[in-house]
Amino acid sequence: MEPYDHRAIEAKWQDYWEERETFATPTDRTRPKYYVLDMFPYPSGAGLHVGHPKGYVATDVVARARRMMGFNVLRVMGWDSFGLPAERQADKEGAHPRDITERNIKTFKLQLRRLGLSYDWKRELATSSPEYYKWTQWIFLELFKAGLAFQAEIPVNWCPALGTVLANEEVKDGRYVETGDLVEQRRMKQWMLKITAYAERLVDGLDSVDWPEGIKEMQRHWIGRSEGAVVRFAVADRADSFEIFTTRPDTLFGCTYCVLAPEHPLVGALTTPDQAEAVAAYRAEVGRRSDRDRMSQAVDAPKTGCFTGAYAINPVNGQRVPIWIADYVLASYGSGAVFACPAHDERDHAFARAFGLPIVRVVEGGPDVAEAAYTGDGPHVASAFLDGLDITGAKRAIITWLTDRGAGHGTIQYRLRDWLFSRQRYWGEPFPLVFRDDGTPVPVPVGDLPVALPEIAERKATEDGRPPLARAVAWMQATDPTTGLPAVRETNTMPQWAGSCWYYLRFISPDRSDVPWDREEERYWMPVDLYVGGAEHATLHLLYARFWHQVLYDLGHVSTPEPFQRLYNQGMIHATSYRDAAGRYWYPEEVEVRDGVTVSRATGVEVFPKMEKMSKSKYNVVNPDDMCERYGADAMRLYELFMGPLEDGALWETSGVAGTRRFLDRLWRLAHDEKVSASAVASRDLDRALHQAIRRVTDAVESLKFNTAISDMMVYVNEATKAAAVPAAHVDALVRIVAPFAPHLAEELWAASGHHESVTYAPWPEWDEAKLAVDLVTVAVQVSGKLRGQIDVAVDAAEADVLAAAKALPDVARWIEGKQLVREVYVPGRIVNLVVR
RNA sequence: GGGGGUGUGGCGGAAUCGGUAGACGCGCCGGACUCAAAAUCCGGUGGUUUCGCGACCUUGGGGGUUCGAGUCCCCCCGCCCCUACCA
Repeated sequence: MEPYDHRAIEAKWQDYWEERETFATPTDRTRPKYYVLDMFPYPSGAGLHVGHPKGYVATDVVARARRMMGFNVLRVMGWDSFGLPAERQADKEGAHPRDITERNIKTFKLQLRRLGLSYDWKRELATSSPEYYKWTQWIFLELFKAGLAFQAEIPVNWCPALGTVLANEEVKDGRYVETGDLVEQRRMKQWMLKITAYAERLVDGLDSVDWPEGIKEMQRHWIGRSEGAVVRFAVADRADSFEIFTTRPDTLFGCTYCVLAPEHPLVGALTTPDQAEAVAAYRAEVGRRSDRDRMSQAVDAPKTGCFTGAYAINPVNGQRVPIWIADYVLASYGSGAVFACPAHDERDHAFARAFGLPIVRVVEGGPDVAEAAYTGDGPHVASAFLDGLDITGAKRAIITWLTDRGAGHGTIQYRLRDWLFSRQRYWGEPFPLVFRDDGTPVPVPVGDLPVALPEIAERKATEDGRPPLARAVAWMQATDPTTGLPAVRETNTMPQWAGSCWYYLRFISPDRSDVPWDREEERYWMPVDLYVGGAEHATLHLLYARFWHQVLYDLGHVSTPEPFQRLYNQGMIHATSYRDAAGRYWYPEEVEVRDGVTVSRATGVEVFPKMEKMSKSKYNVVNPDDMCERYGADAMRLYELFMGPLEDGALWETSGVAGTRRFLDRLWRLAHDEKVSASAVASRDLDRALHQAIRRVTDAVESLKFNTAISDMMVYVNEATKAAAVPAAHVDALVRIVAPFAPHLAEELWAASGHHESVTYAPWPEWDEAKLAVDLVTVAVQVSGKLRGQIDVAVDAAEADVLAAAKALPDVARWIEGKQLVREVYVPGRIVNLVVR
């Protein structure tokens, strides 16, 4: 018998698949389809570590098994290749981001190829290619024409040192997280997408998809639908008024003051002269803190604020209440103003306590409202016509009252904000728009797309702070397609989220240059049946993509209301990192354990092991290429899924790969053993082990519980190894269920047993329910709930016989002797419990 | 503060309906092979106690329901992820 040489076998079959185009997407449309999709990666310079392929391996098993089950499978991979890191790397190396991106893609692709993933590489796409972003621009124009893209002057995070705008998540404590450069708020004209118009639909659509409840909940919270009322308060002694939003209009009679956001447009006008100085000082202080910093403060942070000197008239009772400004009221939510009812709102309560404002109870219940806000239900008091009603009744009554008098109305408010869609960077999609002299944006005709990214010498913002594309002076000069007059191009680019919003559609017909996707093919393949990726995309990518999809659906471009029918999040892989007291990280091979203490091998200084996310900077990454080299891609694939449930995080242990490798070695030996023959007859136990494994693996294709399915295959191989004879048909079925997990080895064994076609399209084995059945079962015998023995009985044995046999066991008789039997329980095939007193 | 998740041997994890807790793998221990080691193969492996048969304990902690609880109910504790004054 030849030894199992994983290097030769894996290289051989990877070449075979590539030459024969084994994984080309089938073209006949008579069979059922299965579209299984990985969240495509950003091709970073660091390459893959073993954490990345966990999801890819899982989807590969599903894809390969589904092919064998007779499905047409769409299994594809691409690159989310626009984005800032490539741009920064390019500046560092004096190269072009395109070249950096191409280089990184090449590395990623080689690493993925070594894992034997069954992608149809002819459908590969990259969001940064003009053939692709032509259609990203086209979708933007569809949004623009539908009135869902608009421009607004809004504050952005401007980093003067880098000459660029930064995303919110890149700024912390007023500094750029990577370099520590100061970031300031600057107002700039930005493109926005009206995602808020789809807020309701985005919430409702969640009910129709098969996603983890946690992710749905995160999206619901992000969208933040809340029902309430808008109420107009007049400013006393002035012609002005302002609107407030509240979810508790029933507590309006408990209003003792109002609060405007410091940025509220009315603040300047209504502040009285004697308060002007204090208000200006407070607003300046708040302005120094970014919105994000304000938000990141804990709820229990001390409340700050300032009285404006002005008063508002409470429309329900005509009372004059002071108007304050405070940063606990956010300008960007609702109308940027609230009425305060400190008796029944915790935030208002804290504020009232801090500034000595009155607290008036209007709902009965709870302890003294001078001590704490009461937010529970109860009969209303001191509320005129609301007295005696509960919250629901009072809300209904007050909204009717307000509506009748034109003082307010019921409404629904969303936390979701419109999507800031422009970036002042180079490496992104240019906007397909030109501006007339008067600033009117005009779409570039579809026939002229794509608007290609121009070449510029320096990819920095201009001296006067315009985006890098403003340096492409000639490129900027365009003509207005409607009038023929000169016009200038938009110099912002789209955010990285744009390309990933629709890539799953482009995979359907990536080669078509006349349409973004073929309509008939789209109807066949959509929706994505299984979408696997990290939970970190719960709110941004997955919400943006759903929004675009719903717009495309409304415009009649796609056939399904939701893009991703089933979503699954794979857990993150962690590894042990070692850090000394000074905070320096050490490589695992630099440390050792001496007398129970982990120390640096070289210096003897103590280091502290910790389980952390795999990261280059933490010196704890494990490279998949090393695993493929030492143990083989098949062993590595198995280990990735055997570690534990797919959705859980897990600690990487390279010794575990050695374990799955030993399993493959045993399988290899078994398949080559001469005890395997066409005439061999399997024992019932061996038969059952095989059919159990078939069943579990088949179920796992749906449930994604691969860890237990792999364990059942191990059980079979262990038993078959011990068996005297093994039928060839067993090995034949075994190889087929192993094939999705360890495809290279399976191909080799499949060929060795006389098959001339790839195992890829071999029929999936079926389990036989009869073979799973047992005729003799072991029944546990308990006395008063304690295990005292066990008996083997026929599955269909009569209860009386089983109980008699149980009582006859010496170890059981011992415990019931001299006692009174008060109850006898027999659960067929499982347990006997003899209760004594 | 809010939302979601989770807690089982030395470690990763099994346990379909409330029915023998610890499958499978890692690690460890013993044996075979070897001049020796590595690799490989075979066997053992929750804890305490016992020469042994066995007994007792054991699913984060405490209560409860039940003939029977890792699983159901109540209270408490720990850890992880997300979120952050959204009126």
